[in-house]
Amino acid sequence: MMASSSFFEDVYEVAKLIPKGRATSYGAIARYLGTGLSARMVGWAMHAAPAGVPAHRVLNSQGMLSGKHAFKTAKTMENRLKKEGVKVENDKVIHWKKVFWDPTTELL
DNA sequence: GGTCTGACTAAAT
DNA sequence: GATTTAGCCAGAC
Repeated sequence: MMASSSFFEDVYEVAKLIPKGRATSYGAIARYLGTGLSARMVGWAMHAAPAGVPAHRVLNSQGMLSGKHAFKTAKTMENRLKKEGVKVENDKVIHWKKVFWDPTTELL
């Protein structure tokens, strides 16, 4: 690990590690990176996420598509998640606890 | 180099 | 139980 020049790259790598049909929260990634409570940084980094980073699999603690607006269209994120097998309703992930992927636990 | 802001989170009210 | 406040860190101006 640690081939990261910037905090952003760390976030991107973790995001890429998210298995299909799963999703995680900004805070979970933040803690995994050691940034602790700075979940904002993760969200911000994801906003600047380049192509190849499944930012649509990263949601907030409630499993809500907070940053959907950062995509081409507000439905891009939702449609992609549905395509991956994640049920999305009212901009929120259904069975969030089931699709929740914690890097500190799964990727440990 | 100080200030502001941001796809957040959790605790307090 | 829903809304508000405070905390956190890193980048842009």
